[in-house]
Amino acid sequence: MAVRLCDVASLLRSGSWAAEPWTGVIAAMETQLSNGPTCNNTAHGSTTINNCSSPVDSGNTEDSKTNLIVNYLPQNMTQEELKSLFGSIGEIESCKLVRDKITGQSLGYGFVNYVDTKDAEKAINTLNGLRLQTKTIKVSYARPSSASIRDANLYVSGLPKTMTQKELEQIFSQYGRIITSRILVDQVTGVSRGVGFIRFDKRIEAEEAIKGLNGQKPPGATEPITVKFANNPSQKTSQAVLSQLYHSPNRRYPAPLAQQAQRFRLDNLLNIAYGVKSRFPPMTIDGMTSLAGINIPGHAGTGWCIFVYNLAPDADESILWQMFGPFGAVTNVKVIRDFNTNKCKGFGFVTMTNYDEAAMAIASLNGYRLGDRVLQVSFKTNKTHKA
DNA sequence: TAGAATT
Repeated sequence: MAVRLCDVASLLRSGSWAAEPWTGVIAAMETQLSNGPTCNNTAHGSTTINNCSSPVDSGNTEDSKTNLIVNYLPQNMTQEELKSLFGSIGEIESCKLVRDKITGQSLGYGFVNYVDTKDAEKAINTLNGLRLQTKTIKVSYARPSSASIRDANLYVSGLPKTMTQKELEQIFSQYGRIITSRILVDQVTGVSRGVGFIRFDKRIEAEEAIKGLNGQKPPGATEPITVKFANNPSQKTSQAVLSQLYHSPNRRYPAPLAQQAQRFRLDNLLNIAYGVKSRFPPMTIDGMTSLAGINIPGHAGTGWCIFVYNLAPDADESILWQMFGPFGAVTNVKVIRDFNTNKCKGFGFVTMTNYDEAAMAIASLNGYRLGDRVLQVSFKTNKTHKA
């Protein structure tokens, strides 16, 4: 049930088009919708073989049962979006996206503290494994913060290419409780690259594992493995950014060009696939809507509002996150409910940040069969609910 | 020989 991510955003980024690039998204989404959250996680240049380490079990009954840590968030996801996503489960006491202190960049993880322990448990059961863009998020109980759990991540190299994640864990588990493990694999072939990571619960456990395993040969292996503390990726990011700011002030804004190229490619794709031209020049949509009085379907000033029709009475926000999240940045979802019965009135709204991603979601999800219903998905018009 | 896991 591997979900090889063929999502549209990553295809746009790579420029490698299939005839129908969104079929991968739909296939992955259907796997998720029918079987619950998945546990595969794809990152730049590497794939996690397995990342399922029973998030409901915090390993300590003394821990807080309301405070969650959320890992593998998309780089561009904001704290507000995090709050919106987890707020769809229940009342949130506090929510924080952790950012690099220097650059302000998201470090890809955050914390959500619920008022009610039941909502925290529901969030784990509902949102752990949710696909958002190229990521599969992990939701688990946060351990009490302390110095003893910091810097407990190990980098392991020289692993036999045949070694599985389970075998890797078996070797290291004698030194303490493993929080996460991963073996990096080649994106194309899926073959192990012979390197991986082991995160222990405690720093001291990691230290003991280095002492016991660095330079040792695993059972049946011909070469010894190297075990050392992993570098901190956030430090690398800071250094890279600062270096770039210092050395090349004229290259500080590379993103818009990439986005422009991406928009043209999407526009071409929609033209090829549907024989339609975008109604608005892709380059100027954002600028146009900043002008007062100009009215573009679906555009609410802070994003693109999408109308989703023919939802079932028991539909909730999580289904909208699951359907639209894989296509790109979603800032808000809302199911419209009857005031008295609290049942869905058959429709809802999704707000997405980027036109391209919203357009691809609509093109892919309009006509999508959800249960025994066929959904109608379009940009919101001004006749209906204001999101 | 390189992941955004403790606010």
